[in-house]
Amino acid sequence: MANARLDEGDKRELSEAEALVEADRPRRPTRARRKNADGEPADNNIDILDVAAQCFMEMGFQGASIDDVARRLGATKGRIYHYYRSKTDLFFDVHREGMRRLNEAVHAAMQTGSTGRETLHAMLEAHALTMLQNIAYLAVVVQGVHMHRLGATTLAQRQVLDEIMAIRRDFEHLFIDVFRRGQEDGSIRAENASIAVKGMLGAVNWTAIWYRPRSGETLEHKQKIARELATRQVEGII
Amino acid sequence: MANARLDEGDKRELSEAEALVEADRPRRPTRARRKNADGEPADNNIDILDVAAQCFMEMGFQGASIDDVARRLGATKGRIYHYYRSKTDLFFDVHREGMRRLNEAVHAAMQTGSTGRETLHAMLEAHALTMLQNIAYLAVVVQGVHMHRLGATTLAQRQVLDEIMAIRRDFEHLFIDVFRRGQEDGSIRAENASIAVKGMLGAVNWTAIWYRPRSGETLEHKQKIARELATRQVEGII
DNA sequence: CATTAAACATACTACTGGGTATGTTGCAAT
DNA sequence: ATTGCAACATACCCAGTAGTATGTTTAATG
Repeated sequence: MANARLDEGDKRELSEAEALVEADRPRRPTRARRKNADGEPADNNIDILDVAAQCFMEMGFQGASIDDVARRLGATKGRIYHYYRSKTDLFFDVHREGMRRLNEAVHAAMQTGSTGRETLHAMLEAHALTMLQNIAYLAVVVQGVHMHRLGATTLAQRQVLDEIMAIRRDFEHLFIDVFRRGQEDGSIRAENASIAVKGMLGAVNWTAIWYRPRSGETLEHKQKIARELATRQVEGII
Repeated sequence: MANARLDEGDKRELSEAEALVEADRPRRPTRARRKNADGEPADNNIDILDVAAQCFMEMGFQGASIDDVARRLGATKGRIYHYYRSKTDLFFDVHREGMRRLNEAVHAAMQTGSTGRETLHAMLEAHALTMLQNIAYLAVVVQGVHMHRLGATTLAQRQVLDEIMAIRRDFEHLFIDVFRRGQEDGSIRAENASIAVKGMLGAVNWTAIWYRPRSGETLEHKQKIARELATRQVEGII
């Protein structure tokens, strides 16, 4: 959860001493000060992340302004810039949190199943369900993927973007590896793991476009959609 | 190809006479004046559309500026605003052209195949190939779909957006109908046509995210990818 | 109780980008 | 040849926006 250093290499140079101070004083406090009577962590930042995810999903990175996010928080820019050095920083932190949840769910599913096909099925279903349960965060993740070729980013941000894309590649390789395992144990007959996986992930990721939770939607309903999507990708429509 | 009227209902009211004049004088001339020696139509607007599609694909609707598009054209804003009343107008015209090409290809594929499954397979493959061949236009189409909930549009634009979404819904129903036909003739066993189709279209549309043509890429290679994607969606990976 | 720093809010700056108002040029019909 | 209009280019306006500099309040700490 450490705040990644974006926008480094600015015009303003940091002396070595300043850099050390910067390193020792975390930009985001480890513990919240306010309203700790009930013992809850009261993590103030999750509010910002949630609202930011919502705004970025609805209006896109360029379309959503910092003021938009602040307004929805019932606050002003000051609050956001107290925790994040830039809009890009905020966006990527949402992205990172989304990828974290996704990785968590998929890794758990990787432990299940015996054949490669069964494991892959479980991973797809977990992926889909996580999408439906965290649609705002994952919509931002999808945007971030699309953002890859956004040449107009500053040099320092590009480093972070590459890190994100590396995580993304690793994630995709999780599926490809299990796919190959399925080819070897005979549970998967299809060839060309790369394209097959891209198609399957596309079918699941596409939920970021069309799915919006109905009010009062039950978990069972989401599970049903996730199961249906995963099953179709494995078994086809025959 | 007629330029849809966006931004109507402005503060400036049109008298009835003015409205008639507006209707008689096409905003985009039916024929180009310049360099017609060789008899070619020399449609100046296709240049603008092509470049705009490229810019919107790379930087997104909000990210790409009119000046960006103009710069790539080796021109200035003036040229673009001579043909399009607003940035939104330009975007939707790219979108419309993309959907037109897509519809054309899919409708042609609908005439082939005997069983519902075979027809659906052909439609998916045609869809995928069209994506790969017109990635810029279709990336804009994908963006447009995502744009649906972009609450911040003016009232008049919303009307056009609804028109676009209606076309989109019709397009999706093409696949759902053929899917149901396949269920009836026994060539398709899967249930829940709606979710199944959303998954299949997702797998194909996702190419807008990951696919970028390699230089010197052959048509055969694109066909191979399209065929692979379509086959996987029909037969699964078993 | 004084000090200190976190956690914001306020006010401001500089700049971008959509849109417009107004030229300028060249072809074409009269 | 003159007029008229399409097809642009130039120059400008202004609203919005990322980012900053500077207050102000509150809570923990010595």
